[in-house]
Amino acid sequence: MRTIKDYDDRKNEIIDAAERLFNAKGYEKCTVNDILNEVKIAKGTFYYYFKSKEEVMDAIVSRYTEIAAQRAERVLCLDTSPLEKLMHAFMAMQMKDQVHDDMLEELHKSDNALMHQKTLNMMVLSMAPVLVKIIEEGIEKKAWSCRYPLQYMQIFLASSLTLTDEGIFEQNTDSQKEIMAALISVLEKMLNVSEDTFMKAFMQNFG
Amino acid sequence: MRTIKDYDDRKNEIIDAAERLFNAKGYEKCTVNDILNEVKIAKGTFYYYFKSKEEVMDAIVSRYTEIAAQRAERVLCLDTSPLEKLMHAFMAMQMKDQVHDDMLEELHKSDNALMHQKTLNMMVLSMAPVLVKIIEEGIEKKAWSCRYPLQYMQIFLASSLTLTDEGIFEQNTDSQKEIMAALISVLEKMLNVSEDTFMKAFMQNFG
DNA sequence: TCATTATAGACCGACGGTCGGTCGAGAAAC
DNA sequence: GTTTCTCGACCGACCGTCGGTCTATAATGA
Repeated sequence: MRTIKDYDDRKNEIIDAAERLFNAKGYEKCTVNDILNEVKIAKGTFYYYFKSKEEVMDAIVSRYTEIAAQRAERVLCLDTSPLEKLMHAFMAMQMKDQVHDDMLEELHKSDNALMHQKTLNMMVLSMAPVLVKIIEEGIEKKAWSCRYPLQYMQIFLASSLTLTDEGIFEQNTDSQKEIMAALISVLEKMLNVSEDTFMKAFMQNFG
Repeated sequence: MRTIKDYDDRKNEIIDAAERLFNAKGYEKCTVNDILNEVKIAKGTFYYYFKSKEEVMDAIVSRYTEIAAQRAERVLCLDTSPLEKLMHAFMAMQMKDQVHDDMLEELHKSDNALMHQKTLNMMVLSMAPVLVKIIEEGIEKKAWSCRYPLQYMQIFLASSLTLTDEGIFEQNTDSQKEIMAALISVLEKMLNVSEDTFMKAFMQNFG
């Protein structure tokens, strides 16, 4: 019955299970007991590691955004053009990891609002500074110019994370594409490069 | 003990009380019983009018965004320049009505996530089309031009509503101003008008 | 008088969180 | 080498709260 594990291992075990369950059933619908059953531990053990259910979510969100920021940070040392770095940095945060294993997902909209908000918040806070570094490098190299680097990146991140989140706006593929095109266009304007410069580069790499 | 009221009156009474309480204590922390005490009704009465606590929130959000959209719509018939209409339309949605009567407010961040998300969602859906009309009028009158009217407005709305919401990002007055300036600057770029055109108009009216 | 509508509040089950206590590995004492 | 002690990991019964249900009944009106 009783299995003793290393502190960090056990803690990660709980975080992993919670992440799986939150993604599968939604934060609100997932109970602490669900997590206990998954990890095979008792109530007390759970609350030995976390002081609340919300604290587990915070741990998940932190881990998620830290990984994204680290990946983006690594792009900085790459030996490529600022534009390519920018694109790679954006790719770094698009890790819709979790296997979409369940069809219930559609219904979660209001069961994950808090998680979405926290993720958005952390993502903007941790990614914006990294993006700003890339923007500034591009300015030095005369690739582009930019009046409000930090604020523009915050605006870009906030709007793209919000509008491309299926959990918030249900949109068909076409309107998703239109939003993407508009977002790229806004980025071009923010950096004062001529129209479609980024769009072309984007299509070559991924289109 | 038993007071009978008109159906709509009673329903609005509940919505009003809930709105006050949700703003004061936060949605999660506000219990149905709190609402009952405020309105002086019994559980059964509440559930006679609403099938869930969340449904009351939906009613609040709907009423809120409908009023905002109506106000904005009314701006359309005004006899002013497209730029002024645009500014008035933005003002129309900035109704931070509720008196900030409590100091607990600071803590609510995570107690209102769902409400914020729903409001953002409805706001974008209902305001964007109205703004697009103004944009198109401006295009006709050669005040500006615009490549993706609807998408740009969605981007603008999503980012401004997210970044200026104190509940999500705690920012001091200075960074709030910087964000505002950057948002206005983005709008200028979206509509291809020269730098600071809107900023100047904005400062004249409100600065 | 009878049906419909509105109100009431006791009650329920589920859930997040608490609390007192158990277990066992290893350090310390003898 | 054995006993004692400490301490961190773990357990699960229990509790209070909360959203939601159910049934009774008062008021209305046809």
